[in-house]
Amino acid sequence: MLDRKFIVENVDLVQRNCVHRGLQIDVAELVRNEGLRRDKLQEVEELNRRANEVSKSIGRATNDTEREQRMEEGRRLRAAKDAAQQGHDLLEVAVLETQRRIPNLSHPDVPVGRDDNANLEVRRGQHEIRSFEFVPRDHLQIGDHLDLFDFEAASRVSGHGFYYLRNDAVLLELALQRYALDIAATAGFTLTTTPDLARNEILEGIGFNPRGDETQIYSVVGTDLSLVATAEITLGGYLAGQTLAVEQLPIRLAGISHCFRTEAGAHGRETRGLYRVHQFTKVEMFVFCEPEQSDAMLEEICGLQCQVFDGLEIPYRVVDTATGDLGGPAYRKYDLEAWMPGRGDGGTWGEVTSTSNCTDYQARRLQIRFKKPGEKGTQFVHTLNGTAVAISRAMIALVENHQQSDGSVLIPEKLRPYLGKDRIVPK
RNA sequence: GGAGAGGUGGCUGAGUGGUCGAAAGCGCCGGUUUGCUAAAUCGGUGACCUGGUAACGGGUCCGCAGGUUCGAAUCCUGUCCUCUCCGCCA
Repeated sequence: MLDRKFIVENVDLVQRNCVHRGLQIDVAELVRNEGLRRDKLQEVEELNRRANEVSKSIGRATNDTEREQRMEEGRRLRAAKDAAQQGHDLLEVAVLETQRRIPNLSHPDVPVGRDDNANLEVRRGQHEIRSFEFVPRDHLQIGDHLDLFDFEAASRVSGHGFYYLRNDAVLLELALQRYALDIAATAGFTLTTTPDLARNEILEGIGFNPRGDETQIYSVVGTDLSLVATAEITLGGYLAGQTLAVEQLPIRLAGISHCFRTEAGAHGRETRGLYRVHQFTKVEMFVFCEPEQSDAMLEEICGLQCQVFDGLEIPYRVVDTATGDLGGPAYRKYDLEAWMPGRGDGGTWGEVTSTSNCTDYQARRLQIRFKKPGEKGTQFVHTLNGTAVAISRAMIALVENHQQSDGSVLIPEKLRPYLGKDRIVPK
């Protein structure tokens, strides 16, 4: 959520940003309503002040007649206040509804464009796209050969979009987690596991909408809990409502969670295999920092993501996400797209990680502030999130890039200590 | 799941209808004093919103949301959370 005062003072800027993001929002209307709301608030506060005055005088009243008169006066003022308050609240609801829909500002360097076609490639990983001396298989064929996945059983048990991992895929999942955790820990991240369910208010604070037809979120009936779509939710929520001392910042958290996504409306496109599934495991990085630190922090997180995939010897490119493809809370977002030789027609890039600087957009809703000694008041922290490793997609990239002509998968050196073997072969 | 207790400022903790945004202590900031460490002493010290160039005002906040009342930290209802005991359980 953007600061309301900021919106009022920067109508054109905010309106232009909405347009760049492909959103139809009437910022001017919000500003008009906010003006009316403020006037109304003044009225409410003035009535309140007078009513408080009267109430206090009742305690000091010397006789019954005077007391009765004052009480009547008090009743009248409170009624007037309630009426004004009601008017105010209607305006508040209207303003807030629009305010919530306004996306974060965009970093000046973010490419302007309607969708991911406008994304800008900013760099490549250390490893070149491999040319195969045979026709590379996709991860499903590799999985068949090596007995790594079972989608059929999963569809009987849970339906489309689920999977069983089997044999070395199980060990690979754990190895990838451990590998990514070590990189995060070395970079100063505190390791956590997080709940896989969270309160809806936390989801909303992070910028997810648990309700509605297009929701990506599974909710638990009869509770106000939802299954998390990412540990970003639980890591960001970790400090909800807290006021931190500036010396505590930056706070770096890395968390393992399962991620649950309904993928509503995503059927029919790129849904084969592990690429788009309803559940996967992810190691996520999250940072709370001072505003001046967040630009550099985004680069730091992106650097770690590169380290993860360079270490896995997987070719990738980094793209600076265009305005129309940015999520609401993000001010700037880098995606790592790994080369997936078995995907599409002869291989394509597929998104494997994402990192966003959300500036104070999430912190404002989650009420996460910090205080500087000697300074009056508080400021909102900046929050950033980034994938360390999303297991299912990393696994696709790994087996497809490292497949051998004999059908085995060669494990990159850095991952071997974690997996305990250097090659996956048929049983 | 059953029974009980409780949620107050950075912390501990008092406050059961009016002058309470809230005692006291700790912590923190500043002054004084004793040549240092430290102690004593005095003063200051919450957040959010809002009016005002400012000085300085106003409003809200005692887990959260409602209700009663002229007036609620205090009474009522709901809800969330914490603790204790019992039961069940990986």
